[in-house]
Formats: sequence, structure tokens, C-alpha cells
Amino acid sequence: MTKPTAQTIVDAALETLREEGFAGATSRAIARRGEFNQALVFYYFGSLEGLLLAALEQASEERLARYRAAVADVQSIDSLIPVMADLWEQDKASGHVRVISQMIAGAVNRPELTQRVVDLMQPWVELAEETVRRVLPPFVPPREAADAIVTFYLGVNLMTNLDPETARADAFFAKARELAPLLTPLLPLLSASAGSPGRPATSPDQASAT
Amino acid sequence: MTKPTAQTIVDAALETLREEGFAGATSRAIARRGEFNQALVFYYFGSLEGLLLAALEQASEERLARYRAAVADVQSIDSLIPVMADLWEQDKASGHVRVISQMIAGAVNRPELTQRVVDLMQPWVELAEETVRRVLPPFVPPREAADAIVTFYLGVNLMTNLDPETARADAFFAKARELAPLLTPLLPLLSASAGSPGRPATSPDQASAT
DNA sequence: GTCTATACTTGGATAGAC
DNA sequence: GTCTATCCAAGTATAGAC
Repeated sequence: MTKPTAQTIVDAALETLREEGFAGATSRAIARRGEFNQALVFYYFGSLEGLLLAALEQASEERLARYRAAVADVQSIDSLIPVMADLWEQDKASGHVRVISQMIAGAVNRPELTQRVVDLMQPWVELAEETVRRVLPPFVPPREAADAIVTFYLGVNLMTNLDPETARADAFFAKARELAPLLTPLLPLLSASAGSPGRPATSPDQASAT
Repeated sequence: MTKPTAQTIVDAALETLREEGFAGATSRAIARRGEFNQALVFYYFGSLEGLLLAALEQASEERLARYRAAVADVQSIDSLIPVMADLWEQDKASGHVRVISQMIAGAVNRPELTQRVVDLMQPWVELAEETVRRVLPPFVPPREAADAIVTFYLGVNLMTNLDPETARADAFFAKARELAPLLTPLLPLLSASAGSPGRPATSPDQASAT
């Protein structure tokens, strides 16, 4: 059961990322933490890079499944916001936020990691886009909104990692909970005003399009 | 003029961060790029860490001055958005975005760097807060809005670094340009609806506070 | 499949000549 | 203040015994 199978190694990698960060997640540190031999990292995953990506992939897929399930039957912003807040709480408590942040920051710093990490981000953007389509009013551009959500979520993750004391994320969710019910009755108004899609540009004095 | 003074070293550090990223910004790589002796990094800055932080500090201050100037006489969202878009363009073109992203990612990965980087972020939050107070309607909570803006900006920076092809930031600004004039006439409406501050909680069915 | 031992590399940092 | 030379630590990765 505590046999150093591939899964044990992945678990140790995740734990090390959580506890010691990306810079501390060396093959030696991971092996020490999982109490197996350092060489096994290379036997199973070929390289440290391979292991870390496998670990991120697993974490990402697990989490994506939870998000999908939690969001599946949400039909309004009112109900979406507490659901998101709960997911965030779980992510923070489980240390998932730290794993994600550490790996993303690592991917920014190491070009060898970026492509794969960007790929792993894609399904999240898609889930966000589906949800935007279902939950937000039609005048919200789904693609851009989904990108914005993922981008913001990424910012929140990193900020939480940099400055955990400040707990901005919690403040954001608190505000969102507070403001969402105020905003909801106004959505029809916004839709009415922005609902005419084919209208000409309003301020055409900016740089011209290509 | 091309004497290896402290400033030359800082410049070489910035260039290296831009061109080779945080992981590539070793004392040796910086010295090679600036064509001075590697030992000078330590003579002038005590440690590589010290140099990188000095470089970030300089970049941050320069930029902050520009942002302050550009934003100073903005009084409405309509005019704020193109100003922000222009600043973003400059930051991207000058490579500032890359320096910031690389250093922030580095700070996430290396605990020794985080505190100082968080400190350097503070004036940005303050500028954002002042601007929110001046430009956005009073029902927008300035503190949270400022945090949200900086958080989002951070996300945008990182995303641009991870996935430059997609150019989400440009899409965001394009959409913002498009939507801002539609939103403006609605602000009074929102203000009217949200302007009553002392009202009781709307949906008290969530988890109770501590 | 797992272990020990170790080769090899890179990079931070310092000593000491100039 | 600048250079050469070098020490030292840490880390990836592999060879080869078991």
C-alpha cells in the first residue's frame, strides 16, 4: 500500500509542491517526502519535469470533475456565486490552490513547461464558456467572458499565494454574494440596452481595425 | 558610459529577465549579457536576489510614474479605458510585461522574494483605489475594486506570458472599448438601485458567519 | 522494480591579485 | 572597483548491483 508505485510518487510530488513550492520540488525532496528512492522518479517518469506535469494533470482533472459537477445544474448568477465560493474554499483548504499557483508560476519561469500547462488550462476555459452561455444573459460575449474568468481566477490564485494574509479572494466572494442579488433585477435592463447587436461603433475615433 | 556601474548591472538584469526569463536570469547570464564580470553582481548587490529585486523596483517605479501621469486627469470610464489600453500596449512593447510576469512568478516560487514583491505591489493598489474613487460611481467599493483590478491585471500579465499567441488582453480591451459607452448611461440606474447601503442581507440562507 | 553510488553540470558566492 | 580563480552546494540523471 505504501509501495512506491507511480501513484505514490505523484502524491509525493503534489505534497511537495504544496509544502515546499515549485522551487523546492526537486527529485530529491520529493523522494525524501514520499520515502522512496530518488532514482524512481526517473524510472517512472523519465524526468522531474515529466513527474511534475503528471502531478498537475491529475490535480487538474480531479478538480475539473468537481467543478463540472457543482456547476452542472446552476441556472442563475445568484446560485452560481455561492457555488463558486464553496469550490474556492475547498481548493484553498485542500492545498489545490497552492499546487496550481506553484506550477503555473513554474510554467511562466520555465519555457519547457508552458505549452503543456496551457493545454491543461483549455478545458477550464471551455467549462467557463459553457457556463457563461447558460447562466449569463446573451449580450455577454461568452468567449471573452470565459477568458476573463479564467484569467481572473489565475490572478486570484497567485495573489493568494503571494499574500495569503490579505485574503482578497474571500473579500471578493463576500462582495459578490452581497452584490449579486442587487444586480440580478437589473440584467433585463442591461439586456434591453445592449441587446441590439448590429449597431455601428459608438466611438470610432480609436485605432482602426485590420 | 558603458562602465559597469550599478545601473549598467540593473539594465543587464532587466534585459536578461526579458529575454531569458527568471530561470535564465543567473548571475552568470546577466554578466555575460552586460559584458561585465560576474563577481560584480555580488560586489554591488550582495546577492543575485538583491539585484533582481533592485531591477524590479526600478521597473516598477518607472512604470508607476507613467501610469500616474496618464490617469491623473481621467474623470470617466469612457476616457479611462483607452488610456489603460494604451498603457498596456506600451508595457507589452517595452517588455515590461515580461519582466513583471517573470519576477512575480519567481516570487511565487521563491518565498525569499515574496515579501518584497508584495511591498512593491502596494503603491499600485493605492493608485487603483484612488482612481476607482474618482472615476467609478460611489456604490462601487473602492478597496475591493482596486484589489480586483490589480488581481486581474496580474492574471492578464501571466496569461500573456504563458500564451502570447492568444492575446486575450487585446481582446479584453477591444471588448471594453466596445462596451463602455453602452454601460455608461446605465450607471445612474445601478447607483439608484444599489445606493441604499444599510439594508439587511438578502439571502441569509448561506453558512453562518463566525 | 528498487537500491547505492556516482558522474556531470550549473550556479551562487568568496578570496585575493591587480 | 574590477578581474581570475576557485570553492562549494545542490540538483538531474544514469550505471549497475541486487
